[in-house]
Amino acid sequence: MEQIERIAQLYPVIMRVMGRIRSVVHEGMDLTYNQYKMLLTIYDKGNCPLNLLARELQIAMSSASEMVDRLVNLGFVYRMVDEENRRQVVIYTTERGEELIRELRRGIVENYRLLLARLSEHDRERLVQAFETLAEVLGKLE
Amino acid sequence: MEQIERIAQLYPVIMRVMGRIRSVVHEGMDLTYNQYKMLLTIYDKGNCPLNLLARELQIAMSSASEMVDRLVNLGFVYRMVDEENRRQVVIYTTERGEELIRELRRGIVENYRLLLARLSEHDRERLVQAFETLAEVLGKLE
DNA sequence: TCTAATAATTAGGTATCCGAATTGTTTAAG
DNA sequence: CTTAAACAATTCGGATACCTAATTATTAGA
Repeated sequence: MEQIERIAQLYPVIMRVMGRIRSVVHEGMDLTYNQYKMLLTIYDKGNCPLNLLARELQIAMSSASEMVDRLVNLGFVYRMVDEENRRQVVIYTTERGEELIRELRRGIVENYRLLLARLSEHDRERLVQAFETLAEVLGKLE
Repeated sequence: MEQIERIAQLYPVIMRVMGRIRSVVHEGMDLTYNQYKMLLTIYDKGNCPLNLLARELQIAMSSASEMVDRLVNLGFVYRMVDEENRRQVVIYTTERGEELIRELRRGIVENYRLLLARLSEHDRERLVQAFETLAEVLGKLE
């Protein structure tokens, strides 16, 4: 089988299992995976105008704005007009949002632990290696 | 960094790039990625009742039924009541659906080729290896 | 100064997803 | 042999997520 065809063939297989992992690991969370990613991005940036947030998450600014609405309604982030450039709106995590991040992080790592306990130590090590390689190689495509 | 934490950390990184790949590779297609996956599953099974389809795609039967509606409207699949068990509805690809699959497959492989041309041969080989490992190891979790 | 560009939001639309309720069909218990 | 339970699919109501185009507000530059 040719290299490229093999990759085209394996892509959906991997996406399937990755999706499965997501649903197991994030199960019972108060946020969807996308909301979690957004909250985390806002937290990590510390000072995140909406346009940067949208670029970071690779979605249209209108989508980002909608998602921020939901996070605001949930009480995990708030908007502030940037006084340096009043066109910009900067998003910040609230105290509750940061608490949630800490809590979810613990839960997620714990769920990974439980899930991956079903693999041998050898397989877990291969998994980490494969993840590292993917992140490195695919990162070059960005 | 501990193994599990490393995996938890790399997961979103990989999902991000995998999502990027999807949007590049499937760009300009007449079907969404999910519709493509569904069409392919129906084709591969050959004889696919709705409940099997839903299980295969890991979605609720009501979601699968809706998606089938759209594919029916697009003219790529059709429903038939199973005469052996009239509760079941079996989904089949139409001739047009099968033509589309062939066409999209060619386009997708071609897009992968263009995309991955930006990597060195060595990196492409590492990518295939990492994909193979992931598919194998994560497959054990299903 | 006033037009361009920029940033965000709103409006309108689609796809995807779910659980619960409903409809039709089959199976199994009495 | 009838009827209740189980099963398969669909419909319904509701939510998230996503887009493009249009709109509003602000700022920068000719």
